[in-house]
Amino acid sequence: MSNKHTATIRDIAQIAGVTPGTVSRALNSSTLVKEETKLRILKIAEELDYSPNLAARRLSTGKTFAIGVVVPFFTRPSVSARLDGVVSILSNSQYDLVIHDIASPKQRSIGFQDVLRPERIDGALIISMPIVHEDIYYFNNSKVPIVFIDRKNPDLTDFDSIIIDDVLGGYETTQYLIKLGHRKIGFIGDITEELTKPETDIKKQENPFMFTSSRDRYKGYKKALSEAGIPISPDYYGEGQYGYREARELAFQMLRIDDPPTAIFAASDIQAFGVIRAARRLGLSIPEDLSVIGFDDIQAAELMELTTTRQLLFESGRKGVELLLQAISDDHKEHINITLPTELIIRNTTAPPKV
Amino acid sequence: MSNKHTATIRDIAQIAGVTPGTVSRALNSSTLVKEETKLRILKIAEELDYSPNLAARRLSTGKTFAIGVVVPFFTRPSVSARLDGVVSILSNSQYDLVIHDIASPKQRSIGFQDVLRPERIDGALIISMPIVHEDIYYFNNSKVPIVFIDRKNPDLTDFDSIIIDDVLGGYETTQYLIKLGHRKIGFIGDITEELTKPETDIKKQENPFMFTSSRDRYKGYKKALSEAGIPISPDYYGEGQYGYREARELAFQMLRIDDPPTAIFAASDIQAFGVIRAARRLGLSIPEDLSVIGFDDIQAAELMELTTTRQLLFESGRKGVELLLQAISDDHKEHINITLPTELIIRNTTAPPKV
DNA sequence: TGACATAATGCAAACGGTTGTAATTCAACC
DNA sequence: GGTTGAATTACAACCGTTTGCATTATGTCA
Repeated sequence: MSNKHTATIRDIAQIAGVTPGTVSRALNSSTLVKEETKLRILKIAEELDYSPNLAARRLSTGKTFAIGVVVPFFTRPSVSARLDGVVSILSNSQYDLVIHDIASPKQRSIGFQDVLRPERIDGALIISMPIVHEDIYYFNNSKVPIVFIDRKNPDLTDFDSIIIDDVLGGYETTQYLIKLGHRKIGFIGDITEELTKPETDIKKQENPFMFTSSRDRYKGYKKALSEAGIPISPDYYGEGQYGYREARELAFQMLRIDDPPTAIFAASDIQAFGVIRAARRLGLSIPEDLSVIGFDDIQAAELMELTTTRQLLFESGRKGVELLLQAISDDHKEHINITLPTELIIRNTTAPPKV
Repeated sequence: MSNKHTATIRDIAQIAGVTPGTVSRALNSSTLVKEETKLRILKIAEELDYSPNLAARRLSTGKTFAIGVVVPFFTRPSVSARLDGVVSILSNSQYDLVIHDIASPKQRSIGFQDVLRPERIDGALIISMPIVHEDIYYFNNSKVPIVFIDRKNPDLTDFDSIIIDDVLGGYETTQYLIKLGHRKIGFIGDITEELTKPETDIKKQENPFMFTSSRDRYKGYKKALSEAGIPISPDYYGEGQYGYREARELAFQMLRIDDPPTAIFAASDIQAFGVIRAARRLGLSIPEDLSVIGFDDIQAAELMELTTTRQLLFESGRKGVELLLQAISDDHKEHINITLPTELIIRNTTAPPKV
């Protein structure tokens, strides 16, 4: 039923009575080949169930027809929603999507320099990755175009990127709670990740902060409070590792102080879920006793009926990869930074405070 | 700072004063090269920041060093949890992971024959894909090894696969509800997907059912009820498209009949969330008025405190890719079907029925 | 010390495409 | 009918590795 080896361009050439070069041109719909022979070749290719050997084409053209996507844990719903947008575009293109999950610090150190190579990919999409100073060296020296989605470092404006205005988002989210009548508003966010890399201690000094979205959202929070004349209390601030459980414990503590907040703004939906859990454990009902608001609007937010500030996750992936494909074809052009809008989605975890 | 082109094996050879062949052997830690020269070559390679050109290596060896993963919507939490397991293994190997999202029927028709090619991948992992009869033709003719994770079709025992015993899972899940004292137990599951492919109507006749996990879990449900002497009522059965909203509507209807169930077994966690939502909307409190139990134990299940039957999603990905790597190296061997265990996880959405 | 086994390296073909350039065909025109 | 230029096609090098085989260097033993 099947031949020993898959058909090559030479097999087709022999049958068609032409040379491999002509077959190649015919297959790539070059105008340099007569319509008649092109059809003949195409027909033979079809019959032979021919499909071009990617490795050979890659070697020959110097293009890889692959784009690399670097993500941290892609089980995070926000990350996988972004990936979904990337896939939606890429599955209709000739590009392969190769995934690199750089989660552990060990992978990370060899990660970027290993991935950003023209022998491997034509372009890279870096999604929601915390970036340390020494990474930037590799980015600057990258031979392939890079697009950042949810860029975590303000120093990287030299690259294309898709971001949101986290400060504004945090500001508007907090404003909504204030408008509801809350004045005791807690904030629970995630800490700057400390990647332990002893050999770069010095470099780290230059860039001591790895800016996270959480931090920016907190800035917006403070701005909103200030404008409303509400003092900012350290008692109403909780910071820990990213995650459901961590946020739960932080909220648990915050809700047990003497004068607990009547509303909590969590830096992400996942963390908001932790807050909800803690509140329930303390017998508080939501939203009557405590308003909770998140950020992202991941799928589960709808399930939990969580009020949250939506960001266009899917869209960010779509736009990001479009930018990248463009950067791959155009040689030189200006770098583009697209800021996607956010939107408040009101569900059932927020209400005016009890009087 | 950087050379015009990335260093090749020839550059190294020239500097080291040897031939490319020797460099190749040195780099691949062949024993055929003297320790001394090997070290010298390695050092030069390091200095030149050499990294092998994958395309060339692929063309030369005939191996692609890539494995293809075919998934439907990978935003589904259960799918992405499985993928996570795959990645955990692959990121420590020399294999690239290329993702193919075959969701729409259009992509599907060209999908498998396009993907399962030795020029593209060394092996394929097919995860949670509904399979129609005509797909099987491509699987049987595949030149690359295939491993199914969460295989959806009983005809595919000729391939390696990682599955769970859905009948048993459904059985035990239902048994738990019975043990709690429930006798009015509803089931909400998802329907056999109808892939509209007019040209294959005839073939479809031969295999009219596309078996889904949901169906098997329902079998287990029926078995448990029968053994307990509980009659099976069509009023307590709901079937619709997979999804949160669909399940919510089904549950909404089921809970409004004259003698509604006191417990509902949903075929997946996502669907269980829909049931919970419907119950809340009807003013029923959980678990007092209604017990709800799911299946899968996705991350959100913990957040929702959902009682559910856990399957080892991450593990399925891990084991699946291990099987595949093995199949790629061993030429011939028996096909392996691994059945992973399930486990009841009791949280807060189940309780004895009110008396 | 010469013969011989063995270790180390060189040589060159192959993998399957692409593409610049040369060669051929063909039609049109004078 | 020969000339010319455009349209086709052939030719051959090249992309960067790997690998079987030939060759040379090294060491062993009688």
